[in-house]
Amino acid sequence: MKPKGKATLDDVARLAGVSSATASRALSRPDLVQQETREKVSDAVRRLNYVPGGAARALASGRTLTIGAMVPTLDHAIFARAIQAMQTELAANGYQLLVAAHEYSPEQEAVSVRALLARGVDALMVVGADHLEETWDVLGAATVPVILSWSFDPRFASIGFDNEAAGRQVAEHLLALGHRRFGVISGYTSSNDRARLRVAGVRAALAAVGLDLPEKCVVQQPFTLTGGRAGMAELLGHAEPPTAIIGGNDLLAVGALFEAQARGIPVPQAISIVGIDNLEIAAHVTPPLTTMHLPTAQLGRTVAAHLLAELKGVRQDQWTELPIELVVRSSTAAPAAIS
Amino acid sequence: MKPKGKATLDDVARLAGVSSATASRALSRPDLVQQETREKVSDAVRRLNYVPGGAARALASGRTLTIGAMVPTLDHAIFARAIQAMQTELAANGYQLLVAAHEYSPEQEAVSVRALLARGVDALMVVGADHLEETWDVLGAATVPVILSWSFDPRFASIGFDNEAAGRQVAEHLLALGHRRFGVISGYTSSNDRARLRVAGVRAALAAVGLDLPEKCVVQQPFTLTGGRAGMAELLGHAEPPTAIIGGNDLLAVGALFEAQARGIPVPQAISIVGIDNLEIAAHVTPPLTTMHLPTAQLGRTVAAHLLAELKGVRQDQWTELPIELVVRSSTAAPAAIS
DNA sequence: CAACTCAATGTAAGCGCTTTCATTTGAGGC
DNA sequence: GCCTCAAATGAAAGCGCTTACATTGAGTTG
Repeated sequence: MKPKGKATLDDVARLAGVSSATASRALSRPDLVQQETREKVSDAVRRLNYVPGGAARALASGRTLTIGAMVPTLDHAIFARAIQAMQTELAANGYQLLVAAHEYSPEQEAVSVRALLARGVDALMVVGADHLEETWDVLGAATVPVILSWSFDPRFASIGFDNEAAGRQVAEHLLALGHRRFGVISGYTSSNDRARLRVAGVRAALAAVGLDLPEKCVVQQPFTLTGGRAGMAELLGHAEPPTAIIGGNDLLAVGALFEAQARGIPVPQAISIVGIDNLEIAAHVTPPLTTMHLPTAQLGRTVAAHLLAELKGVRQDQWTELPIELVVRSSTAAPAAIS
Repeated sequence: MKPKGKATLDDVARLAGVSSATASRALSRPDLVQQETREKVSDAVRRLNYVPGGAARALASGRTLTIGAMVPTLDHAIFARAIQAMQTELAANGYQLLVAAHEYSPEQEAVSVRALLARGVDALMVVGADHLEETWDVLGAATVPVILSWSFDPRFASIGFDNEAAGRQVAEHLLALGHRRFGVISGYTSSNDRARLRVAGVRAALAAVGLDLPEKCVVQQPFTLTGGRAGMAELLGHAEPPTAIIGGNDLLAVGALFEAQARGIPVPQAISIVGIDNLEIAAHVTPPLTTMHLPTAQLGRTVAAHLLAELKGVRQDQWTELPIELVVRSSTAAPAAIS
């Protein structure tokens, strides 16, 4: 029943009374094989509990049916969701996902990208456009399609969001409401062009109306609720505290909101808060959070579709920008007249 | 510079002036090769931009340096965190993670487990103990180590939590506070033994003091804030609404909390709410949520360590239960006297 | 100095599939 | 009835590595 080592294609072929070539075809290109033969083979497969060996298959065919994804971490809803969507789309097309996370370490990223490529992937996605020279080199030398996500870079096909616009739009919303004193709680911006661009967007919007955003009004914190609270605490400590807080993402913004509430500061009456991402929680906190909606699941699906098409030989766009949109809820309002 | 096709080990060997065997050893078992030779080889590797081919390596060595993980979804903090921890641990040991998500479809799981095995993994983790017969068969026939996580099953090594105890303990906490009317907002329990066991734990605790938990007091909802709100809304609609709500996980519990607040029902004065998981948000909502702490990151690390050790030939425990702990915060209190 | 060790390297046999090319066979077409 | 052609199958050559085994030569030893 369980013949020591795993059954091989040859075993199947023997049992089915055909050549291994035919057995192979019966499995991968059934259309080339007569119905009767096909049945004999699948019968043998079942009897032997045969599972094809991916390694041999990959070696012989040059395809691994595996796609690599290099992300900062899975421990953020935003990436987890995108990867989840990507995985689903890929699985539906017979591909598997090989994931690696670098936890915001550029060096680790270089190592992992190499590992992904070495392990054999038919295509590779990386997040963002901040990478070590070394990483760019490895990506450039890759013989498989490579795609950048979340950000853009002319060197590779990119599918992402306009992070700068995200920052700009939330700032403009706040400006329109009459705010003039801003505080930004950003994630760490080193090796994170998304975070940097969002802050830049805010700066640009302020500059457009002649406002400056002093360095001390931009605090960097880990991408967590706790980070958001800490950032808020710091900004509130300023001599002239801001009337509007921009969170680099929803987690930071919600953290800021919680901190304000813990201090009895009414939002949005005393202070307005906006986020970026539109996580589920943004809609449910009190007051509901004004934020930028980024279609992250769609990003994952689009990346998968792009790669799948590319692997089929269909050349794809080099630059795909996904639409983002301001969602105005109740965490923003005009600043109190007293200020 | 870029010689048409990818460089192979033979190219490297030729350029380094050694045999391919030596080149191979220089890369995988450097200790077997003279320093000087080693340098010649790594020099050639650099010059050719050589990246070893995983497929050939896997085929020849029988190892893929890849570990598979089959999870319900990555789109829940709980799984994302565990997978993230696992990935980090594996990467540190030269392994990559091949993930598949079945989105709570048993059929999809069977397909994906097969795919993972076929793609070639050196070990495999699956979540939970609810699987199709077919899936159990495939797992049983696997020639690589298989481990169950989150739950336990005698058929395989398991690392998990006592989900029944989780439900029991939150219920006991509530009972001790004096509650007698309970409502449970569970996730879908079909194909989800974790969810089922938690509810069973609640039932057991109530039964121990002679209390019954009517079917209508257990509502099933998707694992989201929205689900929690909907579940809460339903329970509050009962003629004699519960004084204590048990969320199958923190998302559901927080959703319930938000719904209560939206209706102006004071928590915990009018109604107590508990969750299970101890997500970051549990500590930050107002009032902070009483919940069971489950060490999910530790779960991921432990699974990785177990598999890694097993692959090294070190036999591991068949049953590892990770400790869980009740974290009492402020969302629970004695029921109002009026009830 | 013959006999023996041991470290470093080379030789070559696969690993289990896919795929090209050749062969066989049966079905028309004339 | 013979020839052509297409469909189905088989034979065999790898794919690019790893690794058991063989070889070499320098260092030890008695």
